[in-house]
Amino acid sequence: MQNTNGRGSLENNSRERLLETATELFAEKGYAATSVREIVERAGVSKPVLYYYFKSKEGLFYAILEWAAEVQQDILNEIFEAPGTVKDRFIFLYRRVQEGIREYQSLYIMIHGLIFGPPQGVPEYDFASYQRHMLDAVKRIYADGVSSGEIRHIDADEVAFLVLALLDFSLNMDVVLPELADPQRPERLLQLAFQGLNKR
Amino acid sequence: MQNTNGRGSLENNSRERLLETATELFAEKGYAATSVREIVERAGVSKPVLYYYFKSKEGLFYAILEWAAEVQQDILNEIFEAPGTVKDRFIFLYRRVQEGIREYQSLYIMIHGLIFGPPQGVPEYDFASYQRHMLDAVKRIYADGVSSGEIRHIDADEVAFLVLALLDFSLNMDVVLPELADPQRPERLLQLAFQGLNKR
DNA sequence: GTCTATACAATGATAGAC
DNA sequence: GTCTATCATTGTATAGAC
Repeated sequence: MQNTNGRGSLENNSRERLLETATELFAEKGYAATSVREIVERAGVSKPVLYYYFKSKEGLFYAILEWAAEVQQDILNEIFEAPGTVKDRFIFLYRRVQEGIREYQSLYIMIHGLIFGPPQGVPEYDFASYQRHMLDAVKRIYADGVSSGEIRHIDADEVAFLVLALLDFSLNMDVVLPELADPQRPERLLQLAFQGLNKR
Repeated sequence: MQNTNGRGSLENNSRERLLETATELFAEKGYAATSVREIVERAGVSKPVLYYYFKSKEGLFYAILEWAAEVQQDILNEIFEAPGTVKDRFIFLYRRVQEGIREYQSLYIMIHGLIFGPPQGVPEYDFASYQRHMLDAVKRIYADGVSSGEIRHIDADEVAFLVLALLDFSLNMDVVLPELADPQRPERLLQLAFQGLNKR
């Protein structure tokens, strides 16, 4: 009993294919610019299949968002358990997030587009929560470091913004200017931020 | 001879109103999700007026992009002429950009959405050029500071990424999480980056 | 330059057979 | 669960009068 999709198990079902295909298209072109016809064509199913599983284009959209929230939670839980100094843990956060993005590339691009791009006639949803969770994670790591006395005591919000800014901007630029893409950049920028730009 | 639009001169013409209205709508909802019907309705003109001045929805879109490129160039030219230390000039850049954004809010949000959001069935255009120009500006200021010996010699690309990351991320978050918005944040983050997070 | 009226393709969604 | 065929609506764009 073999299957043809190259993946491990027998999830050749239409529902999974629709989820993945729609995520790709929403990432590539955006929600409003993607038609259900395109989705079902690329997924190799007919239109009523989509409406059978998800009720509407919006329903499919929400199903993807739920999936994304789960993925983020799993990654953050891993990050919280990582040991080491604050800097070590920030670097682990960077690496783990980058790894997650490689694994769920379309999902990341789609969510990112929804957070920072225009609301494309998209239904109500608290997209900012993804960012809030990231800020909270950084603050939590930083708070641990302050209480253990290993790091300068600065406003936690400020540090969280700085640490996330370096990661987020680097990831953005990897997409916007691929010719400058560099997976090591976030760590180097963090190093720079720890040392400071001033002359010693 | 007075006019009713509150602005200085007699530019009550349909073309200007269409440009501004379309910019607002593209910023609010995105290109694909905005219909020409909505644009002309809010602008208070009829459909053929739009097609008369801009030939198509795309033509209107391109006209807005040209306008945006001019605005950015003007602001950057001002920034290049500002005097002071590198840090002074970075801060002036932050302030001048923030001022520009306040003045052309919809234009900024629209462009930003195009750079970082999904291509919403939008015609070909080198949106990344806006980011490239910003990076170049920061590098130029930094290079001046290095040659005058006032600042640590670090890879210019790295510094440019760091300086822009702080500004860009702060501006993003002002939009995404308005409850945390703070116009002073970019400067404080820059201060932090100059000093470094490490204990002295 | 600006209008009314309309052409015509594409959209999201469904009915009903299998 | 999945199909074919079709619906009502909305989309961009234009013709032709003024």
